[in-house]
Amino acid sequence: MGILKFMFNGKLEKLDDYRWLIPKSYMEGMRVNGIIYADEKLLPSILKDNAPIQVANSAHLQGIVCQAMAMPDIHWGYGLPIGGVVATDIEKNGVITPGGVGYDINCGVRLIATNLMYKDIAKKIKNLIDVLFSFVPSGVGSNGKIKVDSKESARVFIEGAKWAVNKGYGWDSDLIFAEENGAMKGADPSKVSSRAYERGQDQIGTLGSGNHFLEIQTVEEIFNEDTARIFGLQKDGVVIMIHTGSRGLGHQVCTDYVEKMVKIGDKYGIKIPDRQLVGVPVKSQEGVDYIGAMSSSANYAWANRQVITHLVRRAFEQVFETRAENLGMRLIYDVAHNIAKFEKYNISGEEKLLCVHRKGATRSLAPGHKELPQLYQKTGQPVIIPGDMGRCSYVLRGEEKAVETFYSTCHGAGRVMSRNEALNVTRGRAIDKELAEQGIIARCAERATLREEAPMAYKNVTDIVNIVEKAGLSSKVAKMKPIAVIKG
DNA sequence: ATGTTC
Repeated sequence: MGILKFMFNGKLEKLDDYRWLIPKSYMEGMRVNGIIYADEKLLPSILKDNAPIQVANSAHLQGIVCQAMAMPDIHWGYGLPIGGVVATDIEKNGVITPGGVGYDINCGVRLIATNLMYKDIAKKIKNLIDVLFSFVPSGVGSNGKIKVDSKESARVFIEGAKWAVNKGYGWDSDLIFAEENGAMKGADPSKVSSRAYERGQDQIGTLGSGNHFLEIQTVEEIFNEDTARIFGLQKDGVVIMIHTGSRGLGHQVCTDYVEKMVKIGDKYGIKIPDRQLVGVPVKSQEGVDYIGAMSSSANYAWANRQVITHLVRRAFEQVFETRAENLGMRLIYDVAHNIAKFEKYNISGEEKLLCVHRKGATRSLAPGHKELPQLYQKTGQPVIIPGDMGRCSYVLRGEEKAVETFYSTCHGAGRVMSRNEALNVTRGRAIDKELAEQGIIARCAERATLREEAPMAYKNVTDIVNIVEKAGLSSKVAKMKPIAVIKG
């Protein structure tokens, strides 16, 4: 067993080629071990920042079961690192922590199929991306055409994607192919502050900024023919990927509840090594309130991605002069990668209801799981992994071994540079021109965003998915390359 | 991520 020394004054013990242990003994108060999924090649970039300490910190959470985990795309985040997975036992006063969900509640990704091949869109791609850019508002503070008053907002919070479909923004079948069918239980609109309501009232159907994007991609490589066929993916086929979340609403909800939880101090006698990991028992009044507001935000995010799906279909209809149905624009799947959910697991022979926090981590259900739609029973869950805008993205499928991570896997490439660092090293560069030289058309609301999101600011997503595949959490189905990108 | 320092 090899032992490596690293910056944060700890030890990572090699469990196997893809699992690295932070032993409980590392820090006083850790209730369980920490495990980071990585390989030798990736470790230096992971150890470059303090994210491993955040894994150790999260192992202190009251009620935590099994181990605190981080996926290979781990990097420094608020409280829990991006890439973190922690589950608490709600019957053991287990906590829920807003820092374990993140500010962009239900940030997530959806993938839309088409029956188009690259050759069908090659000549129309500029027009297509311009129409998409005009249809889907993007950028910080961007507003959409849909306005919802507080009564209508409450419906969005409860019904999620179904609200959008009922309004005409989508197909009934879209709801089959979204995690939670696009609306989780437990939303309580009365727990959302008026300021959060206000911020959400005109942002449905907007992309936002930062790493959020809309891409037209082509399937470059198929790794699993049978599964790809069932998912609706074929070589050189065109797909559309949408990456966004709950916008200003979720951000406000996180802000509100972190503040509330800090304010109540040690009412529940909870000890944590980092204030950013502030949390309350799931069953406490404050916990129930946060869950009501978080679920409302999650459902808003599903409505948001659903409305954007509608706008994408309208854009394709305009450019191809036929109905989206004729273009085969069905939803392949929609995943959340910033969320806390209640799921049952067998823990040492006992069935327990756990609060599973996935922050920069994606659910990865194995074949046969009852939560999966009929179409994906034999394949396992489509796991959509966005990469950076210059390289590629992946579709994986869930595998049974992922039960050890509460059916979780990675969520993307993971940053290797902070936003500021990326801005500094790309000063004076025209990222859109660089992308154009590689055959990728980029449109953005704010040019600086392209530099913050430059491919070099990210790890190579291929390295990340190879690790989760070799660790057995999920396996590769298809690799897509971007041909046109919209950024905020 | 974010009406990017209420």
